[in-house]
Amino acid sequence: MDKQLATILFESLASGIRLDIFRLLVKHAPTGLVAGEISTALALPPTNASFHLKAMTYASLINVTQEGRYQRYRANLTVMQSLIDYLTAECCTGNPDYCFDATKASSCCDTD
Amino acid sequence: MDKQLATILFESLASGIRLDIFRLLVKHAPTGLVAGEISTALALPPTNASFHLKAMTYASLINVTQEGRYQRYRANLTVMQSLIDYLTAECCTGNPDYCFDATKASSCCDTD
DNA sequence: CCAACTATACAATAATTCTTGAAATATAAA
DNA sequence: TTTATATTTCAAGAATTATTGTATAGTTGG
Repeated sequence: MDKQLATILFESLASGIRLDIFRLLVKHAPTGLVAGEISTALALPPTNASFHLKAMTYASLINVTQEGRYQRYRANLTVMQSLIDYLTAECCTGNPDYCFDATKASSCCDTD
Repeated sequence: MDKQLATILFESLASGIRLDIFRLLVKHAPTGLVAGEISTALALPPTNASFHLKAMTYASLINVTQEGRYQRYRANLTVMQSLIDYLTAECCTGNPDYCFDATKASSCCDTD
């Protein structure tokens, strides 16, 4: 997890719609949902849902697989775990004493 | 940690400049840095640094205290810990089986 | 009080992101 | 093959966010 990817992931989560999409997909893991189910569930115009799904896919926050004419989206829990690790490491960089009990983070104190 | 605060925090982290500021402040915890030190360290025009510092302060990602004519900023590690907890909980909402070893998260499976 | 300094507020512009309908693409079904 | 369905791409405008210089407010030390 480098700074660039972290920034892209935060951008990806920094929208109510995208956060809702991610939460919805987590709730439906590991099956995932197809695009139409997502836009229906969140009452979004399909184009808008597609716009955000594309951004989230680019960020690797979600994955997509084709199923005939459907596109099935799934939350990428692995990259989310990496982001959590990154945040935890950021929080104790150089200062484990002043950072809760996160010193167990394996990648603690990396730079960039 | 509700969805609204989480979104604000992600917005706050979703910028290279603000992420740099946060990382810099974590590195200097718990002393913190005054505004001038931050803009100098990151080679930012003071107005631009102030713009981002204000946004981050509003998001509660950092705290500010006045020291005479200086404004000292510190990373808010507590809110960062809350955000990590929120992300961890999000990742296992309703699906602990498909989410690494995050099931220990106390607030797992909350909604909004 | 006055001069120097720190930092923010304001204003104008630039840049980016968001939203939506219409059109296009692709797959499936009849 | 023709029609229907699912999804995306495109284009345009709306809205938001970022950047920077200048001006202002507040603080310190002489």
